[in-house]
Amino acid sequence: MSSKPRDVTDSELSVLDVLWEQPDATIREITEAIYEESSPSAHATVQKLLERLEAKDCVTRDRSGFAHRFRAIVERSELIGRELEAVADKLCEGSLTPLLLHLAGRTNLTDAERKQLRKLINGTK
Amino acid sequence: MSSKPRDVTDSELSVLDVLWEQPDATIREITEAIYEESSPSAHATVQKLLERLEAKDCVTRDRSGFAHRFRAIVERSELIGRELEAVADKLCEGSLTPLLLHLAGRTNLTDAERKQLRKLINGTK
DNA sequence: TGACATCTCAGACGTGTTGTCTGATACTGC
DNA sequence: GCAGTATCAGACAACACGTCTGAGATGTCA
Repeated sequence: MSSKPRDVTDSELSVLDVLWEQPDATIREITEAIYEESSPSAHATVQKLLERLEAKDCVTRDRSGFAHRFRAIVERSELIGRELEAVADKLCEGSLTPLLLHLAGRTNLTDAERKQLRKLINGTK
Repeated sequence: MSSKPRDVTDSELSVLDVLWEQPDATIREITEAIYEESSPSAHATVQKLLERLEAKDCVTRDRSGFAHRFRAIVERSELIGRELEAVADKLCEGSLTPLLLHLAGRTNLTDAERKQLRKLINGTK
């Protein structure tokens, strides 16, 4: 009965972007990757974003060293799945099928993607 | 360069649900459909929700009568499209294809839906 | 005409989220 | 010890959201 899993913010996502590229990064490394220069306040901002991402079960923290090291524990595809489920819950009574049909009519696919898609469809039999 | 079109709230959506069922409804009618009883404050709440939906270009208002009449100017499927685009912008650099592939692997389809989907895929050639 | 119901509109309010920033405190290495 | 860097706690403004109150306009009906 936990409350609705809160959604990842754009700023939080930029932190995750760095962690996906560079696992076990420190706050300083993440800050430099995002803000170019690492002012004290930018550093603190990233700290706060990481704190919130930890609360949202998106990153873990290795506290063994002086500077903590962070690691993403969600994949981008998992976030995509979460967001799609949120859309389905909100607008389609939880069913993903309408989303799939909606997208199928509006997406331009390459031949390779079309092939892959047909395979996926048949795989869910 | 208009600011990011903000997204429709759950409460706002419940108002839209009524308007999709019952076009040209008044605030009172909408309030009774949502809250059963129509207290002054519930009435005012719905008024505010409609005001915000109007600002979000989701409803129009007919001011000719004493009590204004409201009408939805977005379909549910359009909202689905907006939300999917938002997810794509946030997580897939704007491309809908990853969403489609993601859903295709996680959705249970009936034979009829599978058939419809194949048709849609081939139609986007 | 006057009383009353109902409408719209403007705005206040409490709460929660988000991004930013400051200050206190602890640890590291020279 | 000291300078540099770390964490941590918390303040802060801005905003969105749902709710609610009050003022004033407009309708109905005796």
